[in-house]
Amino acid sequence: MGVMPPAASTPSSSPAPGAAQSSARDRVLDAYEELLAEQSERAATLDAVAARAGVSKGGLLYHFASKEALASGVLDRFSDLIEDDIRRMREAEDGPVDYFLRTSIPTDSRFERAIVAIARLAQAADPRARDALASAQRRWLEVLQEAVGDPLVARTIMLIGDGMYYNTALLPAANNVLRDETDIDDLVTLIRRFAEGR
Amino acid sequence: MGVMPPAASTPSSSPAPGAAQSSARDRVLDAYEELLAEQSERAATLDAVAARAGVSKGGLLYHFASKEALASGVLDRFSDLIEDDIRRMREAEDGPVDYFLRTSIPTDSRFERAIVAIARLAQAADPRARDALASAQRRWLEVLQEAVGDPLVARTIMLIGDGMYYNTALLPAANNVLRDETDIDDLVTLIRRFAEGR
DNA sequence: GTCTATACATCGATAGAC
DNA sequence: GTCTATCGATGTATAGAC
Repeated sequence: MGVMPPAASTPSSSPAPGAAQSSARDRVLDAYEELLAEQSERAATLDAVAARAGVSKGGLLYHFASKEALASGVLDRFSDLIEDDIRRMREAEDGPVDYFLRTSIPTDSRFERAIVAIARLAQAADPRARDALASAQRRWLEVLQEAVGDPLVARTIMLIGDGMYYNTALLPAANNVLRDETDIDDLVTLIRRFAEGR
Repeated sequence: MGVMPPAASTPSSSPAPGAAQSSARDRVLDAYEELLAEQSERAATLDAVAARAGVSKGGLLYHFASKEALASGVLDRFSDLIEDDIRRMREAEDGPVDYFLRTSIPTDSRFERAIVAIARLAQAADPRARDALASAQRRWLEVLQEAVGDPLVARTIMLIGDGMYYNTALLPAANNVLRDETDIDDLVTLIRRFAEGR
């Protein structure tokens, strides 16, 4: 078979024990995700991604043979991230609801960047991106339901989280419905009372 | 000034009293909106829009000199629709909260189609589309706040509505968090109790 | 007001040198 | 594994006939 590009379906292939700086492959994936999340699906051209990753277009295409392969790359990384998040949600000190709401607020985490990037792909009618979002939502909903009991309350909390992401992805940053830490504290208190009082 | 295309900034120019069938200009706008909402921003090319509207590309470009003008067209129509919606929300028999939640659920209305279309433009990094969404949100929030009193409760209801639209726009239809009429009835009851019990 | 033909830019992807 | 050069397709927009 000779020399082949690393299979696109190899997620979490962490850098070799000694290698400090990230591989070109990872830098390309990061660049693509950043351009998607910070700008738009249209802005994330092969040229732009290559430039941001510091490689040539040919270099990029060695690692990812097509744009579809590039999308597969971010989707694969996402399935790892979502597993981590579900685990953390389950083990969260103040419970899954608290964790879910607090992590739905705009931040600059890798996780959020990945979600926004995938939301852009979903808007661009990529069926795999839509499925990935739908699947993540099912996972969250499951844990929420275990935590609060009532399915309708769980779904309502889910919608609130969805709303926050929607705002992050679509609106100018200054226009978020919830802004600061205090808002979240209050919201969490409100929802908790709401979840219990039913 | 001679023959000029009708100004793009002339919204609600309803069809002349006798004209039953819609003008080419309106059909083009509808086609663009439909392709945006039903497919994607990328799918809404001039060729595709012209074909769906039943005109040639040249014919389309007579009415809208550029893609930007096309976007202006749907944004202008949207400002009319949002005014109508706010008015209806204020006068709704069962109150603004009930109205807001029920109209946030996926339907096939012209209004929803416009919102999803503009959400697609916003995702494509069109600043005017983002502003239009942010502005609509402010209007809704204002009315919600008058209705429920508590600003945090109002914002929470807003987020629930946002979540519903996010699901409509991004997810495969079968995966909506809320599905049928019963869900909405229950949700409305739940939120009402929630809004009062604070 | 609507059409055809075409110019021009850009994007994804291939070929092949190093 | 990374580069340059280039091809082919597609998208926006213009020019000009009818």
